[in-house]
Amino acid sequence: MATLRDVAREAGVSVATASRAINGHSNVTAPTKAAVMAAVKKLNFVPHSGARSLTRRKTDTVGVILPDLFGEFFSEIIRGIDLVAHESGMHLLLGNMHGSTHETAAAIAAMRGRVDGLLVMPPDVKPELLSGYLDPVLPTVLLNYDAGTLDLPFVAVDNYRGAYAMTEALLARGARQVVHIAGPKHNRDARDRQRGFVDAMAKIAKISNPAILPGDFSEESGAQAGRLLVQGQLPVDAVFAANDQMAVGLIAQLAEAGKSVPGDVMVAGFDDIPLARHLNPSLSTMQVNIDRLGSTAMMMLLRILRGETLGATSATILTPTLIARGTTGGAAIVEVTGKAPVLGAQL
Amino acid sequence: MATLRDVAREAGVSVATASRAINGHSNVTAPTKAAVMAAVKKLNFVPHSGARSLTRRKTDTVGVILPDLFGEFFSEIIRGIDLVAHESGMHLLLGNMHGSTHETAAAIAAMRGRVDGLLVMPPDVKPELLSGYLDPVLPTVLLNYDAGTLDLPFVAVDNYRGAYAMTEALLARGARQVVHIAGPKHNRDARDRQRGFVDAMAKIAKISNPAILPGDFSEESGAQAGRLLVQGQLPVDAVFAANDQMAVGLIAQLAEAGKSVPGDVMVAGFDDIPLARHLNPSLSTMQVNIDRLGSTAMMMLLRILRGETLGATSATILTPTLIARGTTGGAAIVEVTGKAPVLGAQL
DNA sequence: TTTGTCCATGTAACCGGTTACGTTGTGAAC
DNA sequence: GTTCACAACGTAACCGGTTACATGGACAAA
Repeated sequence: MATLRDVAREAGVSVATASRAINGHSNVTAPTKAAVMAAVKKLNFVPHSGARSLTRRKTDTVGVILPDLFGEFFSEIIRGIDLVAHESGMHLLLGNMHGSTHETAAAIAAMRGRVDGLLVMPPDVKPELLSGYLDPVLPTVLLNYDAGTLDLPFVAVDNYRGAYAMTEALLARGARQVVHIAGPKHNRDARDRQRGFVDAMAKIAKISNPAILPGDFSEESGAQAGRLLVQGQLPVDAVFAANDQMAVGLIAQLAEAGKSVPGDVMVAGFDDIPLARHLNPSLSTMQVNIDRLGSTAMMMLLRILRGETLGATSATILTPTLIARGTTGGAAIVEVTGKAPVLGAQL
Repeated sequence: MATLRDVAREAGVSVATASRAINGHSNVTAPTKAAVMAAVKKLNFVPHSGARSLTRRKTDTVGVILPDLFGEFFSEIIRGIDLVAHESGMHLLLGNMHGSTHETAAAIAAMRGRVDGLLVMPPDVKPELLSGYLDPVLPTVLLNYDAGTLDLPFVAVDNYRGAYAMTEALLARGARQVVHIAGPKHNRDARDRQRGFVDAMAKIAKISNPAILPGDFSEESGAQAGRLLVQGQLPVDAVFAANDQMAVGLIAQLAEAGKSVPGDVMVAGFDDIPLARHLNPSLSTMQVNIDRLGSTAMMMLLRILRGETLGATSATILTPTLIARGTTGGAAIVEVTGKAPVLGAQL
């Protein structure tokens, strides 16, 4: 591995001049700079990032800590982040907290000293704990997490309003016995969605104790709710699942029991996973622009790293869009327009 | 930020002793070690990774360079890699070559000096070019890329054999006029799958010039092929699409034209994307364990980094599994068993 | 007591960049 | 011709760890 001294010797200059030439400082004559660059090319020199980060006191790297995400979410968030990071010459160091709170602390600790800033998405971690894990000196932006009392910048999806809107839409279509399939108990998204549902039911339909079935975001938990519903104990004319996965499991069970969707019961989900528009009937849902979640957060982090103050934008909230499809009677046929972007080559 | 000298001062020892204590060297007495550790905790000390990598000449980081992948593939590969990397205390630095060959070179160059090894998946890059980009000193394992003449270790999916097997299955079910929808021209996976199809048609059905329609792995290109086929110019009783996405687009077009699947025409795909089993009828396809692709490659890289020689395992080939479903008459109804693992919390 | 061994610990020289500061040389101003 | 300003470049001191080598003390063997 060639070092800067090698380059300097090759070009017949001092290390200082070589360094200045390489970093594009102004006080280097054109011929000297050319000589240095030639040496760089000849020796195939690449500056040692560790040595650089020692003196510059920055690493040009941001840490990204995500939980175990379902396929689409993971790749879309990364894509959004990478898009912005790439433009600014930043690198992405990946960390995964595999669900557990303990792992989160470990992942964050492992990043220290390796990154200039952090993007963290801690869906299941309590705010009090989180602030203990985070390094106050390290600029951090939270993904999909309303910091609340912590005054950390974040970008989040308005789950509450999304759920409220979806419930409102179901009621507008004539549903009265709307059942909600909830997500994991300690998941913030799930809780916010449930709150939105409950509030909408109370305010719009004046129903104060709507039926809520337990779930965990998995397809199977949706199917379980479905099996329970087809027994007919619980009056129901619409189901709002806290995410699309559960809606999928639910619909399959309803179909098996001979229930018609949306005829007997309307169904709605949340997230707009790719599968949603391919179901038959297609699934009504709330669409979230996941990549924007990532890119927005990354842009915020970059601004912090540049020393800017975020002000009001330090809390950015993305509003999901209602997509009315077949399962709420919106459209009878599977969409095939290929509206979802095709993301290039695959395996 | 506390440095090692701060820790040493706090603990009343020299930097050398502090360093040894922290790194668990044997020649440090228990009380001294305890004192150092106390200081570490008190000052909240984290070793500067850059400084460390300078002397140790390693970064404990591996670079992962992937193309723009479709959601599932991306996250599953990363998951597989991360699983193994995490166990060995390795970090993952992400790089993306956004399709272009030029970006690939840039991504690889950007990694130099920051990583101990590289995992690269270059589906569209020619071998000759690739070897020029790669640093011969930097241990590299290729993902899903048969290095061929280059003697680089790799782990790949046996696209050829997979396609052969699928074609064979279609023929076994009585198909004769099998049409292939190809993937992108310069994509190796696509080319191998096409070869497998052509060879199977020649050897088994003695058909030497089977019909091949162009495609680019996108749903829309599958739909286009579908529109062409329903015009009836081309005799067809089965279609083998080079990936599931195209099969999805195709099926939608066939359905719109009133063609019955598998009655009028059987359909098969490749990849087993999550959507495949949810279609109605469900899509027959070749299943690839994407996460194993990642974990296997990472394990190979770790072995190289440990100085082991790979020998015969330096070329690992994963064979895909045939999944017969509804579109080839295998099963009439959508599967709902939730066999696909649920990957934890989502947005 | 002396000598030698061994172990815990300290000193200082690295690793490979960056940059403050010093040196040199040129041209302009006097 | 002298002085000064300024630009180009070199020297060396950092950054924060690691580790070869040196030191010193304890203990055993002589």
